[in-house]
Amino acid sequence: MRLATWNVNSVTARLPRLLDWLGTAGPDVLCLQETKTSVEDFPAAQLRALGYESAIAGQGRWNGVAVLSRVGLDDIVTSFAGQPSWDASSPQHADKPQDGGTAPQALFASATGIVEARAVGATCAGLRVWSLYVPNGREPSHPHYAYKLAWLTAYRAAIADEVAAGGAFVTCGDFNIAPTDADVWDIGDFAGSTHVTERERAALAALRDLGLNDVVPRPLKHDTPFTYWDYRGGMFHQNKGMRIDLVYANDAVAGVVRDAYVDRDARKGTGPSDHAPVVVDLDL
DNA sequence: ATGACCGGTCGTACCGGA
Repeated sequence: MRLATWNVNSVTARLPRLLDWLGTAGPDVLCLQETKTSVEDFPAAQLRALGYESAIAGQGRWNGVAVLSRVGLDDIVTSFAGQPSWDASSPQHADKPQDGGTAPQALFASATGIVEARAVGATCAGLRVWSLYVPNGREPSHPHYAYKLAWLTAYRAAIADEVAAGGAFVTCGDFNIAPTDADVWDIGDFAGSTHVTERERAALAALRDLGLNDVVPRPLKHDTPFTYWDYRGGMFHQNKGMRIDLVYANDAVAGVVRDAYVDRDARKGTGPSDHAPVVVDLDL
């Protein structure tokens, strides 16, 4: 089975490249993030023409995730139990002192907030798959950062039983966290920034403690398996990137990884996403 | 390549992205 994850930065803008990539890379299962479209406007028909079914969580202009599969798509869920909500119109509602004893989601309960389209789960040929778009965090002092941490804490609790059950399980997507200093081009440029803080990395470690393994892909060029390069400033050509698109697999999946790589070619040329796909071949 | 972003939107500036 070929599994892949790709933040496409608008499935509408990326549709020609996505369809082309599906034809050449031929993943059996593809997790998408930042589709940036409603469920109604998702290009399910074009994908179906290539043999892919779509499990979609969409909310319009922001976020949006999906799982595409050509090997079956069952038991679809478009959020997880206890998923925190977010109120974009007044994020200050979450700007409260952090209380370790308070349920994280309680900090984000809001009359006007919504559960964002950031997680979709589905079972594909016996493999339980999650596609995640973890909140960015913006700045460590911003309420969005507390939302990010709470979101990850709630997600861990939501999948604990699924992971413990021991069946083939993988959760992948744009985690918006670089697991180690080596996963950014220069840690010296990240003072005071999100994506590299101890608390974000601790949230990743807590996921691994459930029994998940970081499937680190091999780079196709350079010695860094970066998956994201900012559009600005020629960052891609200087290889100033980050590894923030992750594949976290339980032992049943990590033990059968034949190959894993970053398809940096998909970041080249005209009109790319700012992320490259991570491709994992499994002997399942 | 002697420079360097993109997508979406009740849009023609601004927000969000990381």
